[in-house]
Amino acid sequence: MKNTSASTARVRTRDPERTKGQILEAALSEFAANGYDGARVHQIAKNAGCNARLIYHYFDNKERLYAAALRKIYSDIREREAKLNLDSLPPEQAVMRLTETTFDFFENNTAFLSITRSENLLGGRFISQMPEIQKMSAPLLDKITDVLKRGRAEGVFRSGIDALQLYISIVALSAHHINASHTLSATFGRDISSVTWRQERRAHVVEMIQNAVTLGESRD
Amino acid sequence: MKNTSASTARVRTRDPERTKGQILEAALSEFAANGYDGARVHQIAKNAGCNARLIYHYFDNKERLYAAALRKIYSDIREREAKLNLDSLPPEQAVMRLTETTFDFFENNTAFLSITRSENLLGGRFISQMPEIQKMSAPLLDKITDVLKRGRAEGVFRSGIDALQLYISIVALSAHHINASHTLSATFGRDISSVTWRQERRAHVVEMIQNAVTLGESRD
DNA sequence: AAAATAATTCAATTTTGATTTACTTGAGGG
DNA sequence: CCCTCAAGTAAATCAAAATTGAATTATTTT
Repeated sequence: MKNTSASTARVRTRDPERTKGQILEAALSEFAANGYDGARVHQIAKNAGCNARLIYHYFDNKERLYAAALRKIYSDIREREAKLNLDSLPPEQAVMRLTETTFDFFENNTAFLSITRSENLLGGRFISQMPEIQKMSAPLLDKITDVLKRGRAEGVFRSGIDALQLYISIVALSAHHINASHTLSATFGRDISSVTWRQERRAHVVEMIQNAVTLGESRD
Repeated sequence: MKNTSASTARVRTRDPERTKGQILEAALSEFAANGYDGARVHQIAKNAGCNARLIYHYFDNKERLYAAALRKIYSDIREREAKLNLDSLPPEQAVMRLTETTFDFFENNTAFLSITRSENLLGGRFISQMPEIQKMSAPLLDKITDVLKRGRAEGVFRSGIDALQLYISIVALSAHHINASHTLSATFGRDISSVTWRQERRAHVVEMIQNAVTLGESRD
């Protein structure tokens, strides 16, 4: 039901910040669920509980609304990664933690993958105009580079591992079964989204990353 | 009135098969480039060098045309995999070959990833109605299972590796940087599509899969 | 408390894109 | 040769969706 379901339901107290926030939230899930072209401005308005005209009032047009949503998901994920404090962990644990956190993040924040998928379909039209995103992401790569260096110095990691390659692999292994859950399920006749399958996947991914990074286990 | 006989009257010799094929080709690249919602029927017609009306003549509507394109890319990839003959190779080589072939396939057949991406965005609406695709894919999984079993028997592979997990990992590692090339490039400020980066990626992926499958190298 | 400003609504308008109608033309069988 | 049918074309239709105009209220300012 609506907020004030009685006949006097109309008294929408004015609150631009809240409205703006609600629009962005609604936009996020609409774009995530349907992609840019599939998203409907009116549906976003409906889910935000406001009039479609307001979207234009606050965000000018569909494109800028989408850009705002895109910016938001990136600031969300980088913020979360910043909290990881990889520096303070021993290298092996740091890598494990990054892997597990990334895996869990994608599982719990489906909007991120959905929207980046949409953005890639658009050929990166919007993200390529947002230099701030690259600025947000540089620190992460530095941290990973550092962890790898430490691990190598301690003699527990293989040499010659590139930080970007590793991070992309972590993301790839954690994301692909979500990105492609429908085609994979249909192709192999198994329910890729089931909880137990996902748990198995998690273990498999963590193990793979560990094997990729550490020296062979029977090594001293 | 509508007789265009002026200037260069187009003498399009009639050939239904060719026309149909051209439409499907054009549809494939239009859907790949823009996704289902982003694709334009008129653009497909234009690229096929025919009138838009013919698309309806041969394929009824946009949805069925898309379904035809989807079916085609899957039959293409399975056909290629069938040629691999994994059975006749020693286990380690079989896995390597599958990995390399998959990696190269995605790089050279961008339509596959683009269209499955689109299909996943649609929530698998079309692929879930195509049982034939699952039937095409079962043999591959059996073959991988067999390779893993042989490797374990020969004492070169780890135990407890699931064929589906492994295949999904191979695909994930080979596909993600292509699927997400635009967002990754923008995020990390590196050209993910450059030839040299892709070569490095290939080596990294092959090594990762090898480490995942074989026992630690310093093991006897 | 009136004026100014910003938020919000309702109802167009405009655009776009899939689909259809109505027609023309080529090719093959009788 | 002509008749028929499928192949092909041009242009209209129709519906969905984005966007906007103009009026209406709430909030803030003076």
